[in-house]
Amino acid sequence: MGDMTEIDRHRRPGPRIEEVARLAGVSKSTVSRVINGEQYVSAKARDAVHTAITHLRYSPNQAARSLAGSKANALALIVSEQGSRVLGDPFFAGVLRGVHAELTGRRIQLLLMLSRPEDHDDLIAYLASGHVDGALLVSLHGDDPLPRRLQEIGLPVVVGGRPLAAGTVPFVDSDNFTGGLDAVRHLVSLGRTRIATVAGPRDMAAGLDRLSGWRRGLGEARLAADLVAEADFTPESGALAMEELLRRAPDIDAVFVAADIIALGVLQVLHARGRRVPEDVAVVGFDDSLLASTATPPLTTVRQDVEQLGRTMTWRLLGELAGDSGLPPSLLLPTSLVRRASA
Amino acid sequence: MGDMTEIDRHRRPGPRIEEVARLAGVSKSTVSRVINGEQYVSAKARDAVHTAITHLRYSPNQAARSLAGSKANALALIVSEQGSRVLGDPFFAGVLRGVHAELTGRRIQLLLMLSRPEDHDDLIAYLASGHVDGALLVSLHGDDPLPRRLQEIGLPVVVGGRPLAAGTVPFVDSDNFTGGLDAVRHLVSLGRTRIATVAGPRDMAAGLDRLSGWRRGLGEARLAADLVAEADFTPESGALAMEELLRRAPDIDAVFVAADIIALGVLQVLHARGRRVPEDVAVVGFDDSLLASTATPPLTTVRQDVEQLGRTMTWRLLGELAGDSGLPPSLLLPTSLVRRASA
DNA sequence: CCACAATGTGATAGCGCTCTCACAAGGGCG
DNA sequence: CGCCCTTGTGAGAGCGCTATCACATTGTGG
Repeated sequence: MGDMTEIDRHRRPGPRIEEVARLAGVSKSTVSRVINGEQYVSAKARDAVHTAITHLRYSPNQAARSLAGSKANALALIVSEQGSRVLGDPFFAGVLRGVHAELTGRRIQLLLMLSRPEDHDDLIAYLASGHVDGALLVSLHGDDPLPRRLQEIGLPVVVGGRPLAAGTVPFVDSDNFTGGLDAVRHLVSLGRTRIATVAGPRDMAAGLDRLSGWRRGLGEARLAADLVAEADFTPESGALAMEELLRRAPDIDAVFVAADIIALGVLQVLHARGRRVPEDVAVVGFDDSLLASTATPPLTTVRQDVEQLGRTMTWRLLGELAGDSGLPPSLLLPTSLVRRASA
Repeated sequence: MGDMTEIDRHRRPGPRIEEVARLAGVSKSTVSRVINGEQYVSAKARDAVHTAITHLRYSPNQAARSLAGSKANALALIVSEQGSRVLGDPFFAGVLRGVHAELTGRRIQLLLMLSRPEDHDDLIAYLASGHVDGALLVSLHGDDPLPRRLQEIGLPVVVGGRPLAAGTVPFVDSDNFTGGLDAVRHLVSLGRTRIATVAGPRDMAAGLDRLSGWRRGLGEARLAADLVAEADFTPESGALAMEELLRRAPDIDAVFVAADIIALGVLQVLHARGRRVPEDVAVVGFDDSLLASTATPPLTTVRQDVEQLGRTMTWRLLGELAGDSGLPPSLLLPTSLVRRASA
């Protein structure tokens, strides 16, 4: 916190729209039209303006644009921070990259906002004042009311990862269910019959959906779906979960793990207990993060394209802002199995 | 890229400053003074305004503030993206968290901007127009001219991590030299005499400084500083480097590795070659990232506080913006050795 | 050949603030 | 007791754009 440090400066940023207009021999209006890509501008005028702009290195003042246009030309990327380790997550990094890629070339800024649940009120007050045109939410836990509250204040929102709270909030997610299903089908095709899972936390849909996929896969193969242990996104908890599974069922011959990072702990325990991977126990992870290829042995895993997730979220949000109708309320992105040594 | 999607909306964000003034029974001017924490406001007026603000849930329009005040109330966090894996880096995550923590409570927004060298011109044009009041730069490589160019356009800048290009750009960095030195001192105190290093890439000061620290440590102990191999920030390159070191000097009994993630590959090779860690070869990493504690064996490593780095960068930048004199041009943050099993 | 649309352009009124200025009301000092 | 300085307050002029309107200039069908 600390005291309110005041930013205090008197800069005279480059040229104004006025000067561009003068140099191009047109009016401010026409320059504005060119900048905003409106129709009804002659090719001649457009060229003149463009030339003037590059000549003067003109860049329109966003504050003025926002004020006059009553739109912010900015999106918020809101990270619901709890464990605060979200940011270091490759998931987040990928999403961020995707969002950025989709924003490149449009004059839309990305405001990064971290918010713990106890700060939600401040956040909402801020966003309610029209400082951004829309919000992208990631790493929601449990049934966080934030997306719904943002919708209530009329702010377009897209959530990354299916929110647990059923509702009408548009979201984009990887097809975690099918991913889990494919993982199990693969294990079954390998002849495994005692297939456990280390599931993700129950307060995130990704965990639940992957678990459901696993269940379905076992059902298809008429195998018992009784071996479930839970872990959060750390190797340590993965190790604990694997210990528990081995205790409950020493005859395990395969494990579907809900995340690569959890699988790291699983592999560790398997190694320590003298189980060979994949000979004795096959392991399939999820994410296809960097960890997967560098694990020992390299991890067979379900790949999700997180960058695409970010792009799609942004696309969906921009579509809504542009007034497109017929946008799918929510989207599921395909996953694919990446075969490596562990299964 | 794609076409310019236009954000188009007509929202009527809550109350204006006018209404606050009316409710508080004062003028706009006074409300503005209260909001900006200026002096010469009576306690009575101040209270009335605060009451009105909370009552109306008023949040000032940033665009208007920026426009009228000729300051943006925003900082840019610029990530010089090359491998584009920076974002997933726990280093970046920590810095981001620190920056955010330092910004909390001030009305200053954080704009996230990724920029590849070929986009620098656009970036500079944008920033030159006064859209932000200052910039934080991270993950600079080589002698990237970006910081200097930003300085030239009059934008206050603080760089995270010492830039290679010697110059007058203020930076904040961990004391990588002392970190490396401490690592070697520790290895020496363990009785190791054949101490190699897997250095970081030569285009980043962090790599060079840690290497220098290693050299100094060996010098102090009158040991030969001949065993240097280089790696970038991947386990694979670490593995390669370790292979090379073992080939050149099979009698190695210790390695200082410039980053935990590189050490992962080093450990892998050591294991594969039948060297026990730490019995045969002691290993010290750098960063104290999550990887360090979950490695096998858990990694002794030099901890750097990246969150503090982010806070300090922001503090330094805000200080400059506030016109503080006597700010240190640059700062080095202390590192500390974290002892675990590997050395 | 004229009515009327489609196209192209400029003038200008704000957008919601901050900042400067003017001014009123005390308080200390010679 | 008049003077200035400090403290407190309000009126109003922009900040640099976009949006709206008015108007000129084509094209087009009856």
